[in-house]
Amino acid sequence: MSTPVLVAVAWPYANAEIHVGNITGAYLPADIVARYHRLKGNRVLMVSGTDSHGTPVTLRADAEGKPVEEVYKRFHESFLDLFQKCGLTYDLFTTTHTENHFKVAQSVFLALLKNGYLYTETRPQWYSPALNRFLPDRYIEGTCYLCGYEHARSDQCDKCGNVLEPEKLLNPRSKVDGSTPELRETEHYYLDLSKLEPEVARFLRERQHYWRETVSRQTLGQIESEGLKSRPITRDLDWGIPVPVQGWEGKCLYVWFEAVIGYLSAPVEWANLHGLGDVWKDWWVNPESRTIYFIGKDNIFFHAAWWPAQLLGMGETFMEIFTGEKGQKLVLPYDVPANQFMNLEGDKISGSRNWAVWGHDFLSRYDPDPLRYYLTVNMPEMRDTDWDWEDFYKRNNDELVATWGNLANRVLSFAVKHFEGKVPDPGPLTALDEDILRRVEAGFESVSAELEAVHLRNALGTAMALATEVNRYLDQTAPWKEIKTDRQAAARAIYTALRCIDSLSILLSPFLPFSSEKLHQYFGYEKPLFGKQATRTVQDSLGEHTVLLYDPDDASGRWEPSQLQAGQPLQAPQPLFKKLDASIVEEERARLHAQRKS
RNA sequence: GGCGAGGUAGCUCAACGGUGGAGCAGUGGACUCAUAAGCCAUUGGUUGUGGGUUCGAAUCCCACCCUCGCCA
Repeated sequence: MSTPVLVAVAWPYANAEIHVGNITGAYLPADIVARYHRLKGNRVLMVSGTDSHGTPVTLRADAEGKPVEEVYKRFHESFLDLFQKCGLTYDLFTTTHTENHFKVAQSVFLALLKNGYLYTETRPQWYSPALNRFLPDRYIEGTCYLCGYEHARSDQCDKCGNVLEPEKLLNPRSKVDGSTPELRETEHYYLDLSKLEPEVARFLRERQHYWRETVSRQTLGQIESEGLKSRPITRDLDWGIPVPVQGWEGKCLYVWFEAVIGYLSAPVEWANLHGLGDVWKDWWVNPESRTIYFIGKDNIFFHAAWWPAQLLGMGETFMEIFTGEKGQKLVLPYDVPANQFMNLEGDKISGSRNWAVWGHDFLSRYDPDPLRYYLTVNMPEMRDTDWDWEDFYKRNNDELVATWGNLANRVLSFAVKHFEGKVPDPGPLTALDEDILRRVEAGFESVSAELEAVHLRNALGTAMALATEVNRYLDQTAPWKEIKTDRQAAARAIYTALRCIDSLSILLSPFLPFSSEKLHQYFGYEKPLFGKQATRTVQDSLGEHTVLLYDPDDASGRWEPSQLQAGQPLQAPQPLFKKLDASIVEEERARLHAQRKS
């Protein structure tokens, strides 16, 4: 039974590079789950893209004196490169700056408008004559009219904690260039979230029993105490998606409203790029489909309340507008397994202070699988965790290398050396052999259960515990002793251990795809476990953009126990992982402190 | 300020009303196929603080302290 699984991954914003906290927060868990479901034979679509619009990108472009397209594309290209190096197998990683996304987002807007969930309101907004544009409240500071604090944000004072009315701020100035802004009246569309509140609350309660408490309790708690309040969904900006209403030129859809629609537009683009027409409906209209959203805790309210509200508000109208079909609703989120945050050496990760382990920088010195291993065993699933170089070094050497890498290496080396480079013929198996095979093969159930629940640290821990059991089995059967007196007993033990390792390689492959792929080759299999990643440049009316794609054609991996046959030729193995020198701990810490800005 | 999450062995976590557990690190031992890895044994905790409920509390209640996120 093949289930459609939409793996919806947070869209990185185009004004910062990606660090290990971003990877463990959303991108890596998404990839692990996607790879697992592919091995299970489910129809996986993993999508995301660069969130390219909004004020921060335009201000950055202003500061650099460059076209805004150039700025977003620079980050976008960097993301594409990093994701390939990490083995993050997006079926499509695109951007919000595409003709397709514009069309889908505008259709969502029109569906909500038609269904009566949008209204307009005119309010004063800060305008910078110097920059010739409106500025969001957080870019304006001034003196608090309540406590006199001189560096209050226009919407809130950090000193006295009060929420401020922006137009009452004293001595306002732009945080961008220090110039004095003025208030101008401007009209915007608002999404009437209060109307949708009962439905959103029901949606959350229905899923509360299996969602993470950190997600459902926070969202429901907030709604119950303060209610869902309306939010503006348009902005005075020229970089973004135009509001599809006559007379609204010069205004764009607000990024909070528009970027999440990427989860819907990306499958549409994916289907178009593959010439598959409306097959995207398998994930978006089919009620059997599971849509799982991988995000960090800062994004919980967006994905657990506002995005469901948008989907509920659209009802069947989106499909009527977008494809002309009636009676078809989009599916609501199945799960939002948001992660907490990862800190770094005891301090909060901060891009602006350059206190971060950056993805590209890490991979210039280390391999991707040790990164994936450490980020998984230390994933902030329930609470914040800490990246600690000492811990990284130990877990690499004492767990990844010692328990798993060494197991594969010792058994394969022994087989190559003593059994002519082939899987030995075991003859009849003993109860001990059957027992270890059964235990490892039970992993296809137990690891599965943890993965389905998105308990990834437990899933990896369960698989690693099986590697320890195989090490124990080897100690009991001691083929290095038997080979001297009872060749058949040694053959039996090595065959059994090889079959266990072959199974473990599958169980670990969602977490450690690069080394499992290598191991798969050492076992003499011709086809790879997973497919290939590739980029492609796409033209549309907005220009061109590069996308990352996943080609599953050669993938042969199956979430099933090894069927290893005696006589299969083996390759002489190389160690799967590098043992690290203790000196890296101090080197990396010194590097961090040297790059840090105050 | 409001809404939430978390504070358990040196480290990372599990127990969510019934004698505080696991992995890693540490210590001791036998082995040698393997990246001096693996295996066996073992040290280690007034469960953030102070109260309360209970025959019994890490677990429930109250107050406080600390960390973190969200508040459109």
